Amino acid sequence: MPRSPRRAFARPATEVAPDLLGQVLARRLSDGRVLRARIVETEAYEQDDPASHAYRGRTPRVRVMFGPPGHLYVYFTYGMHHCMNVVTGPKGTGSAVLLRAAQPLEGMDRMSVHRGTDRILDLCRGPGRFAQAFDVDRSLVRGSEIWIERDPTAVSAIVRSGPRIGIRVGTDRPWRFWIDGPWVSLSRPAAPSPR
DNA sequence: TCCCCGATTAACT
DNA sequence: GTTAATCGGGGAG
Repeated sequence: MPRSPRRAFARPATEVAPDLLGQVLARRLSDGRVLRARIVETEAYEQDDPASHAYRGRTPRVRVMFGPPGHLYVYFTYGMHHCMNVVTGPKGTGSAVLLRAAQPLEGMDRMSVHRGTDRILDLCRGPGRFAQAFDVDRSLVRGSEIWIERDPTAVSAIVRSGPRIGIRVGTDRPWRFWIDGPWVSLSRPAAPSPR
């Protein structure tokens, strides 16, 4: 599958976030094994957005958000979790798209080791889980083998949107985007229909 | 330097 | 439904 070029992310996060749905995050591990997962849930964080880490300007932590688009901004939170973001907008703009959930496609056995569970549904369901499944933390630096692919055979799905999760401000902006299904965070496998 | 709290998760009742 | 785990960022002093 073709890699999405960096310029594909040189747009507002609110445009990139829904566009990323259905695209595939891929990573080559040090032993050559490749992990792949289809992105099904994202959130946009713009610079003039009180919920964004970039809202208070350029600090050491968020400097990569202000860098060139297409890079990965990884942050550490709650003392134990890492979250992955794709940097968006032109260089100098502090914006990014949080990768919240994905459908595992390839390398699930390895993801299970990283996650410490065999439950496929839980491998990449939630931003902390997604990053852990891909063994991504702040040691990932420029040049690491991680990229995004666009699957030309993918069928388009209906993109839903709503308020972002886990924030106290900026809740009026409906900048969470997802594709319905069991892989989205805060969802459980569909219960048997009563009919 | 101190202190609060977070773009979360898992394990509880 | 609630809450502990766990630590770095960044504002206040």
